[in-house]
Amino acid sequence: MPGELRADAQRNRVAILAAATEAFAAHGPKATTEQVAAKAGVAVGTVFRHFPTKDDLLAAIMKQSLQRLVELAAEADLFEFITAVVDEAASTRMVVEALSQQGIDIADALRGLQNATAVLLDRAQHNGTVRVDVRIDEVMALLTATAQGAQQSAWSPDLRLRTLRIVFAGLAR
Amino acid sequence: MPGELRADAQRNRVAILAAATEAFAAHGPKATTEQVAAKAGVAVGTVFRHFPTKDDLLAAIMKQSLQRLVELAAEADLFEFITAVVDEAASTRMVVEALSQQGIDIADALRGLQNATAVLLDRAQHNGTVRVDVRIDEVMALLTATAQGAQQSAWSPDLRLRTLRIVFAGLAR
DNA sequence: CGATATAGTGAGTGGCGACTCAGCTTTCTG
DNA sequence: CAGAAAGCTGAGTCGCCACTCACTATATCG
Repeated sequence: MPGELRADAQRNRVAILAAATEAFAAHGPKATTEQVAAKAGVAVGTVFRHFPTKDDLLAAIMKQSLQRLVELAAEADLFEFITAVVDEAASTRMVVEALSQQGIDIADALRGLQNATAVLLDRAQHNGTVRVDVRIDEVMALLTATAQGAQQSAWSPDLRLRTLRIVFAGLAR
Repeated sequence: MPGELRADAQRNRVAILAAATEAFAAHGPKATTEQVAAKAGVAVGTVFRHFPTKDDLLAAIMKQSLQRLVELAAEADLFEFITAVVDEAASTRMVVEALSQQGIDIADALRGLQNATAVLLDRAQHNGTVRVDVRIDEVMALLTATAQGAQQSAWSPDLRLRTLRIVFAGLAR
């Protein structure tokens, strides 16, 4: 049966993903494979057996990151969601990395996030909390931009909040 | 006189700065020193004579980039200025790099830009085109965020415009 | 239990890019 | 113009990091 993994291989794969999540969250994509392997309690070769390329590993972590955002979307309105994403981006470097990717294939996961966001936008427009002429690509753009700003320029939580308030005022009427 | 440069050294310095501006604008900070030297028609050693460290060269280019933005501020209102900065960021990678720097010392130039922007904000608030409770750090945050978004996520000119329109709506009332 | 496939190990390889420096060239000065 | 000072050159060094592979270890299955 070609799809089955040996028990130890399964354990290691989980450990590697956990280690990579942690390492990349802290140091971004320039965390080394060596660091990931060490954190996972595994040799480098094992990391490369599971993810033949560092980019493969990065892609896996980014997808995981975006998946988490989709889950956040399930239990929030549009404004709460954007706030949550920006908060997440402030503490986890791969969120921004995933939101603005061109080198690595992540398109599916990004589309999933956009769909989830589109639902929230639609709902908000029916509520009347967001202007009806706002389009989904504008919302995604603002989401990405504020997440990038918060992360790369290290906004304080207070500044984050005040800045988002202005964006929200622009979306509302 | 210790401050005087020989004629050829002066020429080379100018050539290096021009080459670096072009190379970093296109490829960002990961353009190699070798590429800069080649574009300048000079050997690597010469680049390092003028800028002992790659970071020194990057700092010089960033300062130059920010200086250019300050000049833009002189002949525009706040909204025109933000639009111009975002346009510039879309075509010149070092703008964003300069706006969100932590590793390299650029603080003076950033302060200069913030001061220039503060003048525009003040003017806009007296006009009544921007709400009076908006603060300068929020404007800088939005400026940086939209510039980053436009550059790193490669927004189309159209999307750029529509997104900024929402931000401007948030700043106005 | 073997037997066999599957997985793990980690020293080693290759490539890249910042930075150096001994020897050479150009400018400057009197 | 000669001598000295300043500057230029580019092959070479060094450290880093993704990735490999010959060998060893472990799981699985009859």
